[in-house]
Amino acid sequence: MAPSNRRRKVADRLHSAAIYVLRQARAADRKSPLGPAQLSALSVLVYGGSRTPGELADAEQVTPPTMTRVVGALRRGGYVRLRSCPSDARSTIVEASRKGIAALQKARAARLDLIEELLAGSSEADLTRLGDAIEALLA
Amino acid sequence: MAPSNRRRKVADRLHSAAIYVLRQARAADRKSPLGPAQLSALSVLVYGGSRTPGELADAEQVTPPTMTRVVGALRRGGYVRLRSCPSDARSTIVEASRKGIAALQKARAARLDLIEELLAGSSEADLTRLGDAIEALLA
DNA sequence: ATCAGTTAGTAAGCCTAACTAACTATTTGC
DNA sequence: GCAAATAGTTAGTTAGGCTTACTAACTGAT
Repeated sequence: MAPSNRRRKVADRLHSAAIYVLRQARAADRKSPLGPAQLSALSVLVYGGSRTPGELADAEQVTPPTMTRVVGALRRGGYVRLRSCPSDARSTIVEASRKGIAALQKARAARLDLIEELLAGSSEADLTRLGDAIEALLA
Repeated sequence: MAPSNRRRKVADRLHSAAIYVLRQARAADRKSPLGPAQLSALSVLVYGGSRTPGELADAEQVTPPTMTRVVGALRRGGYVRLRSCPSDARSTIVEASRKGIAALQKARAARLDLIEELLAGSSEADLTRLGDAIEALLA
């Protein structure tokens, strides 16, 4: 097979697999009080550290007004706090609260539990190969 | 490493990779006149064949009212047709039109183009390993 | 020192897409 | 033949996207 055809075929499988995995994972989110946009933004804060709404909007590939609302909802729920930015009075720093960290870890664990179920039929060799292949992809 | 820990770790990577891949793919959807819910439902019809709104709702893991609206939007856009169901007058059969098939193929190609870009840095060996690993997962 | 232009964030308004509750039409089972 | 179950729709709410338009604050050039 020509290289370009092979890449196309792998892209296709990757697409299907990603849909399959995230569909399974999203089922877990329905039990969380946080919506998907809120969970995703909170995840950036918890695993990537505090940052401004604008940086969060960039990370989430949404527009600033959308992030304003997401952050507003997280703040009203007590999942994040806002601090004023020392270097630029226009900005604020958004940081996850204890409650936010706990909620995120719980939701994340529920997602991974469901994804693990997808791996139930995989052998040790399959797991190794899959793990290594993904590592190469994300590197 | 204990087997359960390894599975957890692979689940985690799979989760991250799926988010990464679909975020990239969704960027392509912004150029389509169809929204993501419409594209996804249309994809089921095109690749999986015609079916009732209820079956479509099951396939998409949404409630029947949601699918009613998605199908309504697709019908108004000319992407699907409705036929009466011969065996049950309560039901209708939703089928993709030529226009729907063409729109879906175009959107899908745009997605795969973007995913292929993620594979640009992968060697032939990486591609083979990734393709095989995903095949094993989806099997 | 001021004033023009840029940047960060928010507000308002609109759209899609998800939900639940309640309704209609049809089928099925006793 | 009628009660119960089923398929789908309608109505209303909520979350989360967008664009447009605005204020506040910063930057840089007179």
